[in-house]
Amino acid sequence: MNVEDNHTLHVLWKNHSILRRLTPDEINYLEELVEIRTYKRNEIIFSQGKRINGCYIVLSGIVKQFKTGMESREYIFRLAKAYEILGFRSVLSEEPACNTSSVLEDCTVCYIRKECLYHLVTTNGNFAMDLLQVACRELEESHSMITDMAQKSLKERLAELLLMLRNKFGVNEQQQLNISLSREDLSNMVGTAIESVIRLLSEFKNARYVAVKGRRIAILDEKSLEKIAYLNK
Amino acid sequence: MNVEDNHTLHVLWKNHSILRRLTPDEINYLEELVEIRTYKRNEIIFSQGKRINGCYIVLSGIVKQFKTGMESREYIFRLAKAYEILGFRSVLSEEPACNTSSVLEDCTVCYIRKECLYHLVTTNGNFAMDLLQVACRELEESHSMITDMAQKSLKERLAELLLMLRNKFGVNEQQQLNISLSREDLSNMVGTAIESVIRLLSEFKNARYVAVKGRRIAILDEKSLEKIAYLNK
DNA sequence: CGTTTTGTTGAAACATTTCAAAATAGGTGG
DNA sequence: CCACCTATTTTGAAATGTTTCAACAAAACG
Repeated sequence: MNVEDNHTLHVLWKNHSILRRLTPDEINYLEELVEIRTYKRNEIIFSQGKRINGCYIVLSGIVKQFKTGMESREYIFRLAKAYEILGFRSVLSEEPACNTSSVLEDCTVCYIRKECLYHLVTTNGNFAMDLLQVACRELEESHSMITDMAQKSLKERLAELLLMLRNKFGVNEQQQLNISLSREDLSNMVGTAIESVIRLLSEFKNARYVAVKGRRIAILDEKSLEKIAYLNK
Repeated sequence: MNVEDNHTLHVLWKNHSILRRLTPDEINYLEELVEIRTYKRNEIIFSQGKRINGCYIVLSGIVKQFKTGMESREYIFRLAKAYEILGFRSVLSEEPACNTSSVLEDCTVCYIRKECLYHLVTTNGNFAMDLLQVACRELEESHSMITDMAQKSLKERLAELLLMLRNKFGVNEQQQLNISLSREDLSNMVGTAIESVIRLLSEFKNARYVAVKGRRIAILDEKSLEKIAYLNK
């Protein structure tokens, strides 16, 4: 996973990215046209409402994608890490970006121009199928999220979020999540007020489900969190 | 829009369905393999958790798609009417259906087998692109719905729902919505308790934004509903 | 070091849910 | 067509979960 690699595309190609089923010829074709870009924490990759002319595959770092809703509150619906693709939706639908993508941890991305994406989708059925599957999986996740939002309490959603973070980003030797989020980001992921997240986190802390040291959160009792997140009431 | 038409596929082909960019040859190919099915109110087309071997294009009637969440409460995320496609997601991802589709108003559908869908996606780039766009649009809608759910009050969401129903299904001469939903269905669309929907509906009624006669709801004051749904607080 | 941002706590206000009870509507079979 | 039974809708009152506001503490930043 050496990002400095001169043949970045081949790294993507071999790994679990959307490019994995391209032909060698197509990889060579892309190689010419692709751009590698780097972004620092808090930089914005693209903004809600603005047109974008290409999509991005994350090579390293973490990107947060959010929609700005009422009273300019954010709702974060996704954290993207290496090998995940961003922005293809707005590119394909030819509509302005429907969300903002900003950098949570310094990152490198591979920028693929609109024309390339179009060309690949329309000429390589396998690629089209893979992209469709990505879209379908995201759609399924999204529907689960709405259902959760509609039916679960804040406590259940927060427990679920912590488990998701553990699952996606892993933990270090001290069981601390390998991702650092502000209380505000956490609240914008479960759709609540900052204060509510704080109160619930300290409730979990008192119950010894988690340990909290600033932004480092350790998952101590996964089983109990699962019981809260999935069993219910 | 004569559904009894012997050449149903040609109807779909000419209308705004996903089939509109197929070639004449492909339509002929499909013609052989497609099945027309009819369902009565409350019948289930496919169920969450069960495998499905094909997708469906609605020809007439209304289908509701919902996920069954905790304590077997439904969350209805979509009402599908003529020319809309159902179930392609689970077919393409080869996973069990992640939602249940049941019939709200007697309907006719065109059933397309898995193999056909695959064949079309992988051989016709335009079709793949159109399907991708459908998926992307649904994904975008879904993200907007979560954001609403996370950030809007029940009152705002109910106002928004009423406007959506008006927009999608239209109204008759008396401004009554051309769709009839139980209070329970309404509550399962905005993610709340039945009683809450009832109370808010009668609040809207007292404010003369709507008129309610059983399941027939008339939209009287669209502007005010819009103000509630979109402006806020 | 002071200034700004982020995190924490308490108390009151508010929106929504829950439970219970009653009213109404919708079938079904006699 | 009525009477009955069931499902749906409505209402009230109490309980709950969550938000809001305000004040303060702690951490991060330049």
